[in-house]
Amino acid sequence: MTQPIPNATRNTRQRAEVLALLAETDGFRAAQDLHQTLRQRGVKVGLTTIYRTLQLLVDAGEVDATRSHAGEQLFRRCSRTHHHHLVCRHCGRTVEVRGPAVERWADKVASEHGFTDVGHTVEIFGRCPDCPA
Amino acid sequence: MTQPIPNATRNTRQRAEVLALLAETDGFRAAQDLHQTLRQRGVKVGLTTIYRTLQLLVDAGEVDATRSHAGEQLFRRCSRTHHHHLVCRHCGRTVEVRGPAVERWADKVASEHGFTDVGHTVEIFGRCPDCPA
DNA sequence: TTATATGCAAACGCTTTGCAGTAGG
DNA sequence: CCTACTGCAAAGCGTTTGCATATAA
Repeated sequence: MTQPIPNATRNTRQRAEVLALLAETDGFRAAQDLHQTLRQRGVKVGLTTIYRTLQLLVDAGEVDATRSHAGEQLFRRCSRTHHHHLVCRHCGRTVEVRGPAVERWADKVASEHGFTDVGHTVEIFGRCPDCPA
Repeated sequence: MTQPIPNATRNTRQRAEVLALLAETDGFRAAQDLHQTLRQRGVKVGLTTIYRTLQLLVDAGEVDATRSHAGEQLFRRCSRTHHHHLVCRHCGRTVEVRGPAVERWADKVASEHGFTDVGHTVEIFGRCPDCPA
């Protein structure tokens, strides 16, 4: 199974489900998305509980959170190999890109300022070749 | 004065005001923030109009948009020297950082994929020195 | 047993939309 | 004059909160 949530005083079925689902996934996922997936699998978990569990995980540093372009909050388990996105401003097309240089730069900048437990998000946007001006 | 909005068919007082305010500012600003500033200056512009004008500017490629950690949409005039943020996950403290290396990397990655009119956002997060685990 | 977790429903904050009135060209 | 723009009010959408109920320990 998965690890219990560090700060949790009780380990419930619902929390285990959320944690297990996050463990399956590499990238960022929206809370509502996680909820829907669990429902589809017949797992009964309230949306509220998912939000609360995710918040707990973020506070515990187990999960990183960002915002999607559309405004949803996105969550991902920490310490996964991750990628960034190159997004077309016009058609929304998305390309996954990797950048070891940025990862290193981010860690360096953060530690220069005394920050620890460092994560980062990068998004590059522009006009893709299929969307002429 | 400022340039008219490229796609606009009419140039109104309200649009000029929004554009002028954006021109004054270097960083990202929330729509509501722009609205409040204009109201404080005695300029009468509806919040709706601000949102619609900003959307127009984004479509025209005059303005870049991101999301704040809190979920607000943030806007900034393009082609400004800009910085990125190093944010403490716990207390919210923010440090402005600059990274020529990232700027170059982003442009390179984008052009390798045929993207033009490239912009990017970067956010580094972690635990700041004043927030011990 | 009892404090914590759950889940519904209602509240919230930001953003978008419908529509009648206003004004640029 | 005519169509685009404005702005209010209301709807939309993701997220959070209040509160009664269920449950882990």
